[in-house]
Amino acid sequence: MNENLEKEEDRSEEEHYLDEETLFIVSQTFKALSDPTRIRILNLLCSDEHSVNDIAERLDLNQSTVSHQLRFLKQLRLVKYRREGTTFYYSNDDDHIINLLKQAIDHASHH
Amino acid sequence: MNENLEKEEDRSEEEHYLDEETLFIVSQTFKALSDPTRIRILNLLCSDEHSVNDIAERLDLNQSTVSHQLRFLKQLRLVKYRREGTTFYYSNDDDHIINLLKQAIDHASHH
DNA sequence: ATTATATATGAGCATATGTTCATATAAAGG
DNA sequence: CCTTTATATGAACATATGCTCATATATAAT
Repeated sequence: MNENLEKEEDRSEEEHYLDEETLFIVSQTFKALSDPTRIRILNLLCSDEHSVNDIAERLDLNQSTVSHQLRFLKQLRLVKYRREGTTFYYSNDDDHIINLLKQAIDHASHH
Repeated sequence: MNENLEKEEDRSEEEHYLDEETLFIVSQTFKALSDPTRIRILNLLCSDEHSVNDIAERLDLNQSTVSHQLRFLKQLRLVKYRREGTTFYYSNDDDHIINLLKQAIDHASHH
């Protein structure tokens, strides 16, 4: 039996082995939720869709900052947008992850 | 009516206003869950308590790296430890947050 | 006391992250 | 066309993050 095989076995014996891809997705997802600006944006989008400028004004953020963060969230499919002329209305696109955020907010606000 | 009061009102009219402290706790919590090394440690601790060296060996990490990350997790009360001589047995200490992690892993592994 | 074992800690370093500034793109109105 | 409005993008910068190395601490064993 060669060493690589042994290593494979060792890893599969870990109680709940996490493969690299799952690990990457999980870490990326939580990374998205780990920044105050992104949390505020996602929280705002819980109520309704909002345009980029509207988000920027309501949260007192730079238009550029909002746009950059929305691109980040879009790439992870946490938000989507609908276009109307030159205006882009963004909204949440992953109920499951938004639910995680709501749970954490609930948990945190009770302390 | 002065401007500060108006601003206060504006903020409270946001559908679900997040106060600074809640925002900070939520972001810190998700930051803890956003690093692959910490995810692997917490995942390992789901099954049982483990010593620092045991964690390091099982996950193929530096003892120093594990110790640093455990301190980080400890400070957020996500893990606790039990001492036996020179050995420290670490285990998870926040079921709710561990539950969030499990949900995310479940969500991620289905894709 | 000396040595071995287990863990913690701090400095240093490379990389990642988030914001801002300036500018680009693109649709709409005149 | 030219201008206005809304958004996107890239470079630059400051700060945060995570790892490693060396070393400190603390208990146990001989």
